[in-house]
This record gives sequence, C-alpha cells and structure tokens, in this order.
Amino acid sequence: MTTPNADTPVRARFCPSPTGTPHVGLIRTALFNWAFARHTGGKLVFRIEDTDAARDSEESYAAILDALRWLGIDWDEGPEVGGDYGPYRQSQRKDRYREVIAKLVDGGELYESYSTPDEVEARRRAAGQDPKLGYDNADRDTTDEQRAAYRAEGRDAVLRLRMPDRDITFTDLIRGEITFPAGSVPDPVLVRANGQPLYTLVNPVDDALMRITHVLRGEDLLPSTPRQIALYEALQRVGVAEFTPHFGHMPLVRGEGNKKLSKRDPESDLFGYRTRGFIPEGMLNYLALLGWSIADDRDIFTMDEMVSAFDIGKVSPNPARFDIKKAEAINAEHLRALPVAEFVSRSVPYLIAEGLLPAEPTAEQLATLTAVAPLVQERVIVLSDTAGMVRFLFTDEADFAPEPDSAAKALGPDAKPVVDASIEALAALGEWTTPAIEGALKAALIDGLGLKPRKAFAPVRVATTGRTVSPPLYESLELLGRERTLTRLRKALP
RNA sequence: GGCCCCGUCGUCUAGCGGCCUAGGACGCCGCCCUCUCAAGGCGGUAGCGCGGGUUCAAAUCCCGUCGGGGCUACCA
Repeated sequence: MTTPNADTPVRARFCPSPTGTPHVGLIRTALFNWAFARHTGGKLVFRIEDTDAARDSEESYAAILDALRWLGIDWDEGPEVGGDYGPYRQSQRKDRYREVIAKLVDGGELYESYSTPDEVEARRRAAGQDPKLGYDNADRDTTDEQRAAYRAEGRDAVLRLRMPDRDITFTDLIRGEITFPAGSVPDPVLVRANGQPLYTLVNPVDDALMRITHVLRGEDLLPSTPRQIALYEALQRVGVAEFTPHFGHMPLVRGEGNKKLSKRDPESDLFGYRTRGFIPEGMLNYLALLGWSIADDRDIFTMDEMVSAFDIGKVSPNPARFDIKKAEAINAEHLRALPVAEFVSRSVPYLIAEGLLPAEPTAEQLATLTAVAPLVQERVIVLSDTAGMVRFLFTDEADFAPEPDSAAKALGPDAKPVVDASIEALAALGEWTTPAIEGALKAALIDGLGLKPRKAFAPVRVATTGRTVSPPLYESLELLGRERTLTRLRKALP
C-alpha cells in the first residue's frame, strides 16, 4: 500500500461527531493527536462529522469547541479558523461526496446492492450461520437484468465497496503489524439507498481530501481499518487519494468493571470535572497518563513538556481505567503549583457559583481571599473545595452557624470553659496578629486550663470557622478580625 | 458465533534477553512534623495469568492455553 513519504509534513486530525457532551475518551484522543501534531511540527485538522442529522446537535458542536478551548487544545485548520481544505463540517461537504461517489461508481469500485437486512439475515440462517456474520456479498455479481427487475419492484440499492480478495495487513503505529484475513470483512455500505453517504465513506474520503497523513483514533475503530484501507486503495485508483495514511489505534478508556467508559456514565463527562474545579493543567496531565508516560520516575508535567517528549510509538496498547483518585491527586499538584494570584482568580467563579461572593467581588473581598489563598491552596484538590474552606470569611454574622456535625463533635457542654477562656484572652489582646493570637490562646488554654492542644483548639476552631477542618486557626482568626471572632465565640454555646 | 486487540502491584505505568531478589505514581497502612486538615519527609503493603519451548540467561523472544476487551447498522 502507498503510504505518505517520510518527508511529507504531518497532518493529524481530530474528527468527533457532535452527539452528546464531550467524553474524556474523546478528549484524550484530541490530546494525543494534538501532541503528535505539535511534536512533529505538523498540523492538527479539526473536522466535525455531522452526517447523522438524527443524532447530531448544535449544542453538542458548541460544547466540543468549548471543551477544546477550555483545555487549550488548538487546531490549525477547522471550524472557526478555516483552512485550505474546508469546509470542515461534513454537513457542508455534500457536493464533494457526490463527486467522489460518481468517480468511484464510474471506476467500477462500488456496486449496487439490493439485499435488505432481513434478506441477508434469512440467508445466513438458511445456511446455518450466525446472522452476526453480517452481509454475505450476495449482490456482487448481480446482472443488469436482475437489477432491472429489482428496480421494477420499486427497490432502491445501497452502494457497497467490493472488498479485495486478499489479506489486508498494515502496521499500526501503536500495535505493530495487524492482519485481517481475506473474507473476514463483508463488503461495507458506503452510500444509503436514499443517496446519503455514510461514515464509512465520508471519514476516509475527507481524510484523503484533507491530505491526512496520520490517523490516530480509538481502538474501537480498529475493525473498520481494513475496509478503510480498501477504500483508500479504490480512491487512489480513481485519483482522489494520493496515499493511505498511517494508522495508530489508542487504547480504550475504561470505567468501573473493565467496560469501555460509556457516554452515559457520569464519570465520562468532561464538564463534570470542570464544574468540580479540575483545571486544564491537571485534567490534561491525567488524560495524558492514560496510555502514555513521560518518564519512569515522574508523572507531573506541563503540556509544553508533553509536546516535546511525545512519541506515538511509546503509547501503550493496553486499555486504561479512568482512576478518579489519581486524577484528583494530579489536579491537586497542579493547583498547588499555581501562583497565588492565579489560584485566586480561578477560584473566584466557583465562589460566585456558591454564593459566597457577588458577581463583582469588591477589592476588599479579593484582598481577603488573596490573604487566605496560600493557606487553602495546599488543602484542596479541586477548585470547588475552596468554598468550604473560606466560607467562614464570607458569611455574615447573622447567617453564620457551625456545621452541625462539627458542632456536635467540638461544641458540647465541656467546651464552655474553653470558649469562655478564649473570649477573655482574645478580648484583652493588644494587637490582633497571628503570633499574638497564638500566644494568647496558648496561655489561656494550654497553660491556663491545662488542656492538650488537640482538645483546646477544636472548640475555638469550630466556633469561628464552622468546621473541624479549616485553614490554620490563628491565621484564620486574624483574617476574621477581632469583632467577628468574639461575636462567634459568644454565640457558640447556648 | 466470526474477526481483531490486550494481558507487570488494587489502579496507571517503567521494563524492549543479563543492570530486575521488577522501578515510579495514585490508593492503602504506619511513623515524623503539628492547633485541625492538608502539604512535606520517612518507611511499609502489593505484581510479571498459566503451561511449554528457544537460550548460558526471559517480565522481556516463540507456541499454546486461559482470561479480559472491542467490533460485528442503510450510527459515528
């Protein structure tokens, strides 16, 4: 088979069909194509495969663009950026398909098939075979007379590609040599009876017209490769394609229970992660780990690092399980690596969503947030966690109340002496600073009441921050201010 | 059923014939640090599916077997 010359510039592509919300497996495919294109200095072509009007939606199309832009996966040709091989939405390429179909028909590469699915199944059963075997190539040699008879009956024909009568072998970029025996792939339908081209036709045709050199896609498409190779060869014979691209089949992303992560599975929803506060750096880094590794002793890296190190040949052929714990750990690492100002600005939308901040936070609110940010940054794994950590700073006294579980643990009757002593010590405090607060509380509770630190600070923490888990106590109190601290301590116990 | 792919700790992986009494990461457990929780540090747990070959030597090569997965539409 004719493959691209080694010096042909790389043209990879990402071609989702806009059905449903973006799936993490789909994004992983986009990421690897992107990294491959960037690493090789080639182009990434982005094409929308919207040939199924019944399933495609404009919302889904917009969601895919949103997803790629959020993640920073950019494309060189495609929707909204244009390019020399457009249009890049298949729904706008109908005329091209018509031309190609005509060439294939003229070249004798396609044949009319009048068998209905029911008839094929009946023939399989009659022959004692499993209907799952699919089409039986029965119409390959239909005569002109027979065709005329079918048409006279009012039947319409689909157009099928005649599969070559030989083994089809290709070298997969990830898996090595793969061979499909002759006769194991039935002649595929390329054009519907109503004249509409199918994915089986338009996907390879567009790859050919767009001069795609490398097809990197999910392993689920591996079985369709032989018929695509056969089509490429036909396209070359009729002068539409110059070569058959290289193929690389990436391992599937699995969910619980070893099955392919389904679109229906909430775990597969990319935007679910964004809503929780995964950041692009963390999401991408984790997705990259699903089948690829940058080194044997490191798994945290930036996309620049990925691009310079990426090698499609080093992608693992094994299916990978989407592990939320690991994803969270990776995200947390990237979150901690953010400059404080960046952490703050990325947290704000989540705090607004939680109702802790108004749509237009004041300078004072932002200053408070910036002050606690370093304390919370290393305690959260997703940005939405920030809300729980800073709620105590952005809640009015009238609305403030410790979380019931925490109150039950730390604000029982035996907390009274602690709270009273704390109020007394803090009210008398000269300067309201972290060291002063620490000194006052330790003197009053540890030295004064003779309590263990663990016992001493829990009531104060819960009374003022509302939770047993909070940013460091003295710093939190300093930020809260003396008046609010004392108010909360006084209201802490009935 | 047919065709194809895959098989190293629970999970993701490194490993491409000797550097492996198998390395890293997440998880989990313990210790240290400590005002809570994290972070950080230290330590631990746990794996080459099985059986044959080839070889002086196999996680690495070959065959078989078992197991898992994918595809099998006039969807993409």
